[in-house]
Amino acid sequence: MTPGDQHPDAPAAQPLRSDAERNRERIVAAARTVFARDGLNASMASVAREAGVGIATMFRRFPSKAELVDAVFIDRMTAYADAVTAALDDPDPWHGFVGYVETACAMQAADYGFADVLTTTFPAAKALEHCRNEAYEGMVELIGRAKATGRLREDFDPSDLVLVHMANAGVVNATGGAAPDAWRRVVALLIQSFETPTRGPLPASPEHEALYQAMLRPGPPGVAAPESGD
Amino acid sequence: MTPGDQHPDAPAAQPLRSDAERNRERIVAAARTVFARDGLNASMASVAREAGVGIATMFRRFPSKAELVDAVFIDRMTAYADAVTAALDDPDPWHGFVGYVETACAMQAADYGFADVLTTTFPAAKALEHCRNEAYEGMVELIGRAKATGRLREDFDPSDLVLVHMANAGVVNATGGAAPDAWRRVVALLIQSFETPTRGPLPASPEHEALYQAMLRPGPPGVAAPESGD
DNA sequence: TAGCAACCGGATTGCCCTATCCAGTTTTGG
DNA sequence: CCAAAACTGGATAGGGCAATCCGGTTGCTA
Repeated sequence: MTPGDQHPDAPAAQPLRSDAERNRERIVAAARTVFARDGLNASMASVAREAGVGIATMFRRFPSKAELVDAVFIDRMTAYADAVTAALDDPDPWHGFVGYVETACAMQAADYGFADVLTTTFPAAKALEHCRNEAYEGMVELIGRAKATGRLREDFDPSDLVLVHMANAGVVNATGGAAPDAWRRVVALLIQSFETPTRGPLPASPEHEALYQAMLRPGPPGVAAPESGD
Repeated sequence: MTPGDQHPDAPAAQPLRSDAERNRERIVAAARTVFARDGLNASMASVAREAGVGIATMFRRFPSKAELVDAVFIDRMTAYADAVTAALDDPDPWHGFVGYVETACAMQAADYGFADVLTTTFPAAKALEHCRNEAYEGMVELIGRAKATGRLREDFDPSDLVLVHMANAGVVNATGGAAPDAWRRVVALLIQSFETPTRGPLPASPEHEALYQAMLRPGPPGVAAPESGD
């Protein structure tokens, strides 16, 4: 790979041989399907099966699951970031905020894998994390504006959004296909709590560092980052 | 014990040989520890290891995980039911309701296994389900009274409690030991939404049947019931 | 079109889990 | 104290997953 520059999403670098590139795309497409259906717990092997490629091909192209996750969810994360942008464009910040939360949660409900992605952090997935951070910054801005209108409670913290996603993931994972809209009710309840007038104080938000640690959890989604990487 | 009657929790029936009974208790104790730490996903094998008994002994005593879950969590579930009773004794139903929700969620946070139990149903675990149903009935009563005071929103449905537990499980599972109190904030937000005056309508509750199906999910906790049994 | 590097994917290794079998051990009761 | 019944736990079969190895195949380029 040329030591120069390389876009996050441009394959660039060493152009793969045509058949390799074709397989790469088959894998990503298969992973999109499998992750959406089974969550990030899906095994690499099952993705390979779905893609119709050998296991080795899988690992050759994506030595760690984090890299596969990066490739698969970058577009979802982009859509997520776009939702923030759209919310910022709303003349009514509170309305934008509410719409954003609903949209983001709907994305979780529509894709089990993405639900995991939103509550987990993958230091190894560069493009993904970059996109997430961008979205996060927009969110902070959005929250600030919504507070300024006086409709979003003052003690709302950006980290609350993460908590909302965790709670939503819990509902979505538990209800699954059996009650596919149950999450809407919970999210609506949460949103109503976010609106002023505040009914009472809240327990403190978790420390940012603690929450980050929580999002690194190797547990459920089981996507251990490689040793450390660059 | 006379072969006639048998309490749900009395070993009764065919009194086990003393060493067998000892092992049974070791297994239950080990399972309590392991499930609390790892959730219901913990393998039977890991419980056997922790208990220091052979795998065969494990399966002889508890042919299915549901039976083990039944034995292990019956006391937690009893405590859960007691919390409802305590709440019903509160002269202020709304206060009782709030305290109950907080207590129940705290129990989830303190025991990953129980967190799973509260969002999953195990038809094979008789005593457990019996206890759960009892608690549920008390809850319906409690909710009715709380509504009567005018402080609990009219459109609150008993099934919302299940949703609360699912959401809470999501937060607890995601934050784990890293941010052990994060769930409190989410639960506080939900409770504030439950209090009147209502801020707006909510999406409909999931169908009871659908929610039951959701709680049967073979997925996460991975405790498939035996074929059918008695 | 020929040769070579890149690439493919099945086979394999190593680990963990569920579940059953059976030879050896322990408890119990006469 | 002895034998039968109850009980034990290692061994084992059968399945899944992560990850690596290697003989065969394919695309690329001269």
